[in-house]
Amino acid sequence: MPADTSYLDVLNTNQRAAVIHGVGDPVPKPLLVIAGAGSGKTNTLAHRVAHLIANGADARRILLVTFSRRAASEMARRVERIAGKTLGITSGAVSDALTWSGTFHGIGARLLREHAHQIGLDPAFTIHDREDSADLINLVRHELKFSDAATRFPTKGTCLAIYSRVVNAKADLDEVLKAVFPWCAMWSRELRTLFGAYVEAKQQQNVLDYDDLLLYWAGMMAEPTIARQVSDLFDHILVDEYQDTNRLQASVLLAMRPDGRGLTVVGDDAQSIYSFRAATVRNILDFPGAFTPAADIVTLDRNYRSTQPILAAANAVIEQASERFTKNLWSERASEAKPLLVTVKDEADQVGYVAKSILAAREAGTPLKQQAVLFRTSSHSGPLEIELTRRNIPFVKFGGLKFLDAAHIKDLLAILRWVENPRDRVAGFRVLQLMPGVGPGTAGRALDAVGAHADPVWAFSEMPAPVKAGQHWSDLVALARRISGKEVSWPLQIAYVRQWYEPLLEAAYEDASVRVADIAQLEQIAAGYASRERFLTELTLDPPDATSDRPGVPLRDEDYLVLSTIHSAKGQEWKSVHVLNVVDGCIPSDLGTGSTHELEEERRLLYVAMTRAKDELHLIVPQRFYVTQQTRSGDRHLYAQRTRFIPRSMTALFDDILWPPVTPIRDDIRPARPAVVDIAAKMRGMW
DNA sequence: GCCAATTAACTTTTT
DNA sequence: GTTAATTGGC
Repeated sequence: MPADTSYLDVLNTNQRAAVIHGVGDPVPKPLLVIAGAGSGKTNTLAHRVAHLIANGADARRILLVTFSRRAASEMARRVERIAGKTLGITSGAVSDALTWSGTFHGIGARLLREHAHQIGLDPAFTIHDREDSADLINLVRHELKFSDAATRFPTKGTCLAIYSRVVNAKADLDEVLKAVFPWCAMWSRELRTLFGAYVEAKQQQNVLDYDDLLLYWAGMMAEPTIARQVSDLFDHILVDEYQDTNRLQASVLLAMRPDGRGLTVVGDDAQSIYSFRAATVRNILDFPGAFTPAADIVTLDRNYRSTQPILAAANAVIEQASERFTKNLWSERASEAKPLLVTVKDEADQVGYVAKSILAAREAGTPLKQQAVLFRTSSHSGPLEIELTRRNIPFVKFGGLKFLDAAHIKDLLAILRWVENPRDRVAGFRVLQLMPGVGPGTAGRALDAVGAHADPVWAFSEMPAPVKAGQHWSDLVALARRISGKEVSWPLQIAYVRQWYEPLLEAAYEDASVRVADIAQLEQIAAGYASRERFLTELTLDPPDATSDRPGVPLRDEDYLVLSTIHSAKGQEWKSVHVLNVVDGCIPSDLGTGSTHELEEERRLLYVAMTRAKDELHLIVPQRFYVTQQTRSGDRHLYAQRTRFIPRSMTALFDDILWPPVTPIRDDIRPARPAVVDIAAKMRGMW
């Protein structure tokens, strides 16, 4: 024990127990920390890491698995601060040494890259994001002739979802089909064939998809000699957000530490919101018993974040859950103010209320950065974004559409990826077809030629260029030759790519100038990475999540409002939180009411949203909202009801208000006047 | 074989 | 409002 452990004084009894558990023991027992929302989880975990280091652990031999890179860097920052206080280490030293921190996928990618030769993998593999994977499955699907019109075979996205589910849940295809995709059950045989061909295609092209990063890692751990090498890299393994891991991830983790030595996992089953990604709370429940002797359990149930009334309301929501394992949270933060249940007429009023309320809070001294607007579905923030722009209120949006999803950005990345890995067919297919006169046929033949030769660029240069592609084709050959070698240094390579791509971009899009600006921005981002490989890998695994192609993006140090999907709000907190569309059909989403299982997850989603608030919570209930769905009558308004998760019996926990305060809703309630004449019927009668 | 235009169908949440 | 499949013209 170091002489000065005063940094532990800021912790409560349970937090301290979690921090010091097993530290200094020759064989530290596994530990499960059940950490409720706002219970100081990150802080506790950071203290544990710092405490380990203070007691002689080597930071380079600590594996820290977090949910996102943002969580990882936040952790590193705090460890730095705490360790700095105790050990007097110069700034940056600890977090620089904490190199093994990141997501399961990120860690997997790194381990695979480093051990590629041992498992027969080419270390130059490229990683497909979901879209790329779907495109590849689509190619295979067509090759197998499953896409004939009459058959209505599942779309590429559905195929990939099924595949991914099977892999991540470690389940049998037929079970998954029956339980999750019953409408595809008739295609069981074809899907099995498709997935076999898909796996083969990936291997031929030297690409891995997200799931492969876990799957190959698991495969690596099944080989005793490599497994030992990999396990021996670490003395301590800490996993955050354990409730959102799936069976595949759990199996990897257990393979890393079969005896649980030096293993700590942290999670909260009430906040499990990723079962659509095959996450299962069973991982948490079964964790203690997976070891002999069983893991110790520490529970953090004191909430430091929210006021008592907010917590009471959130507790009431989660109490209705059909099964739960963690206790209710308690808080000493007294307050008179109950959370607000705000009924508004429609979406326009919802937007009006939010804008007004946010500005009022800012006037009262809460900066925009301390406020957030949360919603179930990314598109729900559309009208609000327009209004905020109109009123000049700066904001940043998390979740939903990514900067990288824009076609021109994907084009540019495809070029880089194809140069990195000429066997990557999805990338090559995309790049070739950018040129006029090159369609699927020509592109396919070119890729066959490139894939068959040891020197891909040479094979490419030997191809006869289609007449219409003209100069572009030979320029592309020259570009590939130039940047595939070492002579052009990394960020500069993008400039050459740009030179080739920009004329095509200007020909293809009306708004080319905006897109050119985006590419310049991508070039800026690229400068921050050491190499092309690092850039491509990290961008696929951890895409920048704020949409930044909007004019007037706030700078990092400016004040701005946060808009976020509830999923992306995980782990964060704000003084004031607004939740949009707290109505049936949004929360729960009407897509999520199929099974009780899905419904329970929607309930937890509302719980997560509510527990993000420290002082003020506004749940907005529009009585009418707009849905865009392809019905015969086209888009229409729906009359919505307050979410079923807040029944009448619970309203005492909220302040129920109407907005605008003058009640203009009478007109809406009164039935419409009967039509004087039904012209539509007359028109129909003509025929 | 390519491409433009028309039609039909789909639209959660994310590593 | 977007994208995937189809058709007809070159």
